[in-house]
Amino acid sequence: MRREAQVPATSRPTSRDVAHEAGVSQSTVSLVLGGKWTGRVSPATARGVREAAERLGYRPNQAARNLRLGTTRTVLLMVPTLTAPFFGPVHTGAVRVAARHGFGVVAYVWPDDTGPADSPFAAPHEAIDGILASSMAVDALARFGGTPAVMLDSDPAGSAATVGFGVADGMRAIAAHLAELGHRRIGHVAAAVDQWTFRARAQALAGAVAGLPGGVLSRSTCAIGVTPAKDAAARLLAQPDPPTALVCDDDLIAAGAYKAARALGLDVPSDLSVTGFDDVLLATALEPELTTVRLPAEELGAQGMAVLLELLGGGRPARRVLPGELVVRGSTGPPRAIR
Amino acid sequence: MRREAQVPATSRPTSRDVAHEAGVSQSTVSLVLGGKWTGRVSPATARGVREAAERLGYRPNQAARNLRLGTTRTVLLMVPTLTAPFFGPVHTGAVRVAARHGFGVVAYVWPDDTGPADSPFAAPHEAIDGILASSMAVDALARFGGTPAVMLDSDPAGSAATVGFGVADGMRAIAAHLAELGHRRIGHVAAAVDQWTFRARAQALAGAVAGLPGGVLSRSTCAIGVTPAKDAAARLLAQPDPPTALVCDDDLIAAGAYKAARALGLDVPSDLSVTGFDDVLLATALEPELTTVRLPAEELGAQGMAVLLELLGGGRPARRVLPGELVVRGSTGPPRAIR
DNA sequence: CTGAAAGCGCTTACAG
DNA sequence: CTGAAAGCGCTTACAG
Repeated sequence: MRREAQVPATSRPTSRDVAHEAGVSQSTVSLVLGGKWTGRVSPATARGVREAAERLGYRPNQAARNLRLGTTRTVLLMVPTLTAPFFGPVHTGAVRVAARHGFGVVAYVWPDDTGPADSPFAAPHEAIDGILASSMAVDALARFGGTPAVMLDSDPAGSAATVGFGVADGMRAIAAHLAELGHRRIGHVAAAVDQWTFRARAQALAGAVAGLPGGVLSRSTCAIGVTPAKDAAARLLAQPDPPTALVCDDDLIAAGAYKAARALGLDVPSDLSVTGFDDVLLATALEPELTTVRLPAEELGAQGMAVLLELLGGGRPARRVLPGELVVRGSTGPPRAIR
Repeated sequence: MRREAQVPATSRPTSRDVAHEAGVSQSTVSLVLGGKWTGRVSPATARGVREAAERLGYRPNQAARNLRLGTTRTVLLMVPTLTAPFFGPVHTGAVRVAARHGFGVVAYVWPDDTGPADSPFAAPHEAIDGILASSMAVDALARFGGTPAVMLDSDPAGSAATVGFGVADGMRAIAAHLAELGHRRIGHVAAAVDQWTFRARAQALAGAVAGLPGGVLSRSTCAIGVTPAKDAAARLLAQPDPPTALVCDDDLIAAGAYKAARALGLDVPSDLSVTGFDDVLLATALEPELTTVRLPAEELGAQGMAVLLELLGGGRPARRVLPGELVVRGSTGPPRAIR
């Protein structure tokens, strides 16, 4: 009978230890600490239990709780990458709200390039209560079956709960800002990424320029990175009648546009205006500082988690949209012609 | 007797279902799927079990496994922030290795500013097997008691397992590069962060400049951010005999140094050389591109996790050091005087 | 080679 | 108001 040697000695107190310390039964401890005691346990007993738990430094065993309840109190945050500056804050916001409700967050980079697991007890999505999916295609969630999910910055057309950004409004604000400065020939350096958020940006910009008397829109696409963006911007600037302003799908692409301008000896903003999108840290590190649309990334994570918790609680949360804000800095000015 | 209504119907097959499907006992299923069957279960039976599991789409219940084994297969990754560009890749590397061994990674931002939890079943560090702590003080681990931990880019003097960067060598490489270009008056724009990695950088630079005939080192400190760094750099450049090169503790600080130079009408690199540290994405977004030391962040996360897994397996892993690599780009050149 | 059984630490219907 | 007991789904010593 060496049963006790089977399980590594964790020395952590259990609810049974607390019960012994408080002189009550284990079920009473569970009731009290679970907050379901009112009307069922006397206040004096409840206090005694709490004091005993405190003395022993008792913390419930999550695994046991999860097993019993059939839940995990864990949420999967699916992001296309954690390396891009945008998604760190999303994670931070999600964790902040989750922690407040006793939930943990596991970040999962999608598409998955971590390769197959050695063990059959692998992927974190085997043991989660819900999914927070950022900038993902709706159908990518199919393989997760009926797991409650909230889509972030994604197509609101589907049936899934969503928290979005006002990307179309943001893009229109940029267009209006440039139009007011006098720009008519606009170049769109677009992300070659098949996501709703970028399609929405392109569509909003196209609509705005189409509504502008004399407005001309040209477009070039690239991967989200400085060098590809530089090339795409250079292609637009090499046209016979080049744009006087480059609207970029995100701040990183704008950094590439700066480089293209410099390579051609063009000054930003006197020869060329450039705008970004997102307002990540990079935007103020660049010279001149970048005119862009600020998207509240941390708030997206926080509200997304709040909506997911509502969903898990049986609610039917309404769609939320977080507005983007135009931040005018030094990278935009009147075009050379009307200066 | 409505027992079955107690637990939410997950409809997931259990090992008992697999046993029924395969016509064997539940313990046999566990043995086979746990990989401990050789010599105890006939190959034919084992195959039958595996086929049944496949047919049913069986995945073991982690909570039950954790409860039984007293482990969680979860590792906590503690980082000072996920918002800075450096730590995303560390997380990515850690997840890559962890997933391969059936471990999950929960990122935990330290110091903790998420506030207290509403529920007593809160902080993720109540249910983890090990800790990966990046750029942290050794004593911050104290509250986690005996939990196995690996320190990343931290003081190797302690007793904890560590995976480090060759930060001192990296700093010496920068100093040598600048010395060779002809610089003698060096300004150090140092991070005002009490971490071993920055102390090591400062010490290495001081040593290198001290060994340089005619070498003069001045230093100014700042928070890690563009604006504070700009101010700190400006202070150094306002000295009567200003440095001809600014050595910055990381790339973000270097971005601030660029701004200070521009505000004074100084060209980088013809009037002032600037160097960074880390080689994050920002380094090539800047103009001119930044001479810096590349630290393999993703590899730090990956090797850190490998060491932690070794530790959890009962090993006594040796300290590992990942070398930094000097990357010479456009921000360094000979000082004006000897041009 | 295979199965019956104990037990990990909880939550909660049920009986007093 | 309180306790004894079942059971969540596993792993593993033990008995055949």
